[in-house]
Amino acid sequence: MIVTSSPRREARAAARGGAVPSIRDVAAAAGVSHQTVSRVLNDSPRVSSATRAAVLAAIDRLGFRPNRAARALGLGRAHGVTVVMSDTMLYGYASTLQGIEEAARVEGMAVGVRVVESDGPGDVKQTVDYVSDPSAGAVVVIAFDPSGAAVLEALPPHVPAVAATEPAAPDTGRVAIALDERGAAADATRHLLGLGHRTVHHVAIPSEGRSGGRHAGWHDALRQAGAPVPEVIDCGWDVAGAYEAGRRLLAGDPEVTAVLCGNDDIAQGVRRALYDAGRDVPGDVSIVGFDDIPGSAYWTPALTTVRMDFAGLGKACFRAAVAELLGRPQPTLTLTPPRLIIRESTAPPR
Amino acid sequence: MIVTSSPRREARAAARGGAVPSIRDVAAAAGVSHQTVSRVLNDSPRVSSATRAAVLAAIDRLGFRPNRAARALGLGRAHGVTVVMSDTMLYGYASTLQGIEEAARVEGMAVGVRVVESDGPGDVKQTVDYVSDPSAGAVVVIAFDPSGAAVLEALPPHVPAVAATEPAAPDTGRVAIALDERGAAADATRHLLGLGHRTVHHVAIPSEGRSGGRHAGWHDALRQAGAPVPEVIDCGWDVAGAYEAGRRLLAGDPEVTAVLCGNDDIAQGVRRALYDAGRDVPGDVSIVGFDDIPGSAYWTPALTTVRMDFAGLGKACFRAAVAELLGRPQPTLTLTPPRLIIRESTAPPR
DNA sequence: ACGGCCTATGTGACCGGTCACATGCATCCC
DNA sequence: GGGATGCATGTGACCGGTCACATAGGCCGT
Repeated sequence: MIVTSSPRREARAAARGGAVPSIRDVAAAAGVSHQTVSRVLNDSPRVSSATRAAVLAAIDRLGFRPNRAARALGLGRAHGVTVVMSDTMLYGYASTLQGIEEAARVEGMAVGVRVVESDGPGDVKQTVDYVSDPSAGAVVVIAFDPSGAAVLEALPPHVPAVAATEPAAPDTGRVAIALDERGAAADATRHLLGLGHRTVHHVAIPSEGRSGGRHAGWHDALRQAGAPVPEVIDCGWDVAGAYEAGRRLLAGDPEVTAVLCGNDDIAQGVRRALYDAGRDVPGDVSIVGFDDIPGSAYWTPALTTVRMDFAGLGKACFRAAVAELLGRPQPTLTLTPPRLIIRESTAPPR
Repeated sequence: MIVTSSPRREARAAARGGAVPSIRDVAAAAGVSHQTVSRVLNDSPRVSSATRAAVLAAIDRLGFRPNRAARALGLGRAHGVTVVMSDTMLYGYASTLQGIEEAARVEGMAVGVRVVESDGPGDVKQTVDYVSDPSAGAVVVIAFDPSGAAVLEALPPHVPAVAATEPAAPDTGRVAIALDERGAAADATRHLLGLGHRTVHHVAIPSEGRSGGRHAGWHDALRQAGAPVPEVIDCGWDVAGAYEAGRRLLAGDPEVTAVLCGNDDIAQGVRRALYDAGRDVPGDVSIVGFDDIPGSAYWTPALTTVRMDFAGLGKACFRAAVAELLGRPQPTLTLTPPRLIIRESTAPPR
């Protein structure tokens, strides 16, 4: 391991010594002014092709890379994106982040990450402060849950931001992009009803307001079919909580034959609770998950679930965020709609 | 003292939709110079407590937040961390990122993410360019795999960086932090041998060099016990590949009774392959995973696996990266060692 | 031929912090 | 008492980009 005595000094010295060339070094090498180099960097049309070629050659020769911090400072705001999310591990969040990162990387833009703890409201304020800094660039709030929504609401109007939300999220005056979870949940519920189940229970993830997304779609389908609407079982994000929820579900209604789970992790916990209670899936109880996490096709039984294009959502959010950042009109987006993937965990009731 | 503020700047600030105060505004409000404000911000001891209080009051009153881009520009390098990783979804990577982010957030530092595609070497160069920019701050390379290692090697010496690696990664002259995967794999293998299995097969993830980490520990334990060393089955990161690997495993040696899987996702695929071949787990075949991903305790059967403290690894990497960034001596770290969690997927052979 | 206009390019200020150095004043030691 | 020392603080340059505005030609119309 090597510990340098003063990297700060070195960075400066290196910059002065020419190891890290600046726009002015390039200008000198190309025999033009620094402003012309800046124009070339920004694809300004007001540069003759001969000059442009000379500048590009100098850039290449010196190995020049524009300094993002200086750019952000001069521009007033960074040309990048910061993602605000309450969790980096959950599939939906991680997957959306992946989509954003990939789209940003293609454009050569920086991506920052900021987690907002769902616990205290104090963290919401800190997060808002954090992304209010111009070097955060545009902000994408993954607002699948209350703390994300709180950040979105508390964000000063002058911060360019968009949200990946639930379909029924309250209007904050921001661009909000959502997958059709409601329709997908209705599809999944109809699939179960169509198999002959009298009704479908629902174990809900915390993200859901009572009126939005997965919960609403489930409710829609039951009402539309005239099926009884059982009480919703709430649980947290973790599988342990889902296991407990599964036990509560069985305790509350031993007659249960079909369950729509808020996501695949929930399905995993519920499935184990059913197993421990001696119920076969799908023989005794059918379960449907949500998200199609990797591996759900290899469970025993393989999980019937709803495939969600979170990566596509992330990509769309990135584009929208950049449009906000640059003050351009919002692009028209096409999202891959969620799709029910029928596998082994659903069957007609016994 | 008189502080003149340029009308243009005011216009800009107004256009931006809210007066964003700068260090000079704070200075004027507190009746001190901008440099004194800077000293307060950086906890310089050379400020009298009365002045400090006045400045802090002004900061609070104006709602001042230092501009990270300006700071990075003046300092020569950003006071933040960029994480380079080849995947954001895999548990080990995502978990390490989470640890880094949390530690950074506590310190109020920015976190950036950069994915390096494992496909082409072109992306390695682009990634190196990206993090060479001073505004990337310090770099943490999650080098669990070849492309991460390639980035680490290609990184110019003047970029402050540390690596989260495999234990046996080649020395790059950088600070490298690793969990004891080798010892843990040996423990897991011994657990299986101790149950009475004649030998243990291994389905390996791509990350592993033949001489490092999980593979090496498995090999150690087999040799030490004088057990035969079966051929390693290689597979990719995804569960589908693991399923295929499981089938190959069975085809190659129908007598298999114990399998150490490269990680829990692999275990999932292998378990399904065993299931489809009519083998009971753990009745016919015992399997051990690696990582203890959330939910593995709720599989059927619950998975015996090795719990890895990736979040702790991330935290340690963050601290080491900051030490590199500031030119401070490396802190001494204590990592939670991996631990074998025995659950239902392992049992004595029939 | 000359003013007007457009294009290509240059000049200097500016963004908001930090750095290096200067200054004012109190303390201290011989 | 005077110079050396130390502390609290101020001044101006600087980081590397961008912005606003100036300027030098070329082409045009009258």
